[in-house]
Amino acid sequence: MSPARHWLMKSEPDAFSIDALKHRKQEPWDGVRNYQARNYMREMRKGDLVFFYHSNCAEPGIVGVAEVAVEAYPDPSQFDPKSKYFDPASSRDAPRWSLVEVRFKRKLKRTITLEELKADPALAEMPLVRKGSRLSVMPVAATEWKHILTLE
DNA sequence: GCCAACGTTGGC
DNA sequence: GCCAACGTTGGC
Repeated sequence: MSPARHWLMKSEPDAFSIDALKHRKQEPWDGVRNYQARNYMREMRKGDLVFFYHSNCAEPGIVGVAEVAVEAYPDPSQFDPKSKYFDPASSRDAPRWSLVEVRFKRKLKRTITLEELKADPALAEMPLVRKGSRLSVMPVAATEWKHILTLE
């Protein structure tokens, strides 16, 4: 069994915010349609910790902590013609897209902003802060995880 | 709202 | 297999 890993997942607060996760407690992370992000989700193990990141909003940054509650399984929305995430190229025999379910842990005391994360030399290797990176699910090194929490 | 950067698609 | 066109992401 591999050791627990840490992750970061982006969400647009207008679509699904940390408060929405707090309210719903646990949620299937559907709609990921990028292979690299999907592959990372497939590596996630129950109990792994996740930074919840707000993207495409006034103050982008890390806003909370969640944990992996259910490991990867096929994302049902890919089979639903009425869903905006419908993928006609996917089939139930060979599902293309996966999701994990995440459970709310806590909100951070404050938003750790993208601006701060970018300015921090200890975090320069994170895909998050690299120019042009649009990856919405990424691993976070244990040292980065700890360092980010000291910023709270 | 703009637009740079990126990933995917499809013609050839 | 190349690459132009297109759609999307996400900071600003």
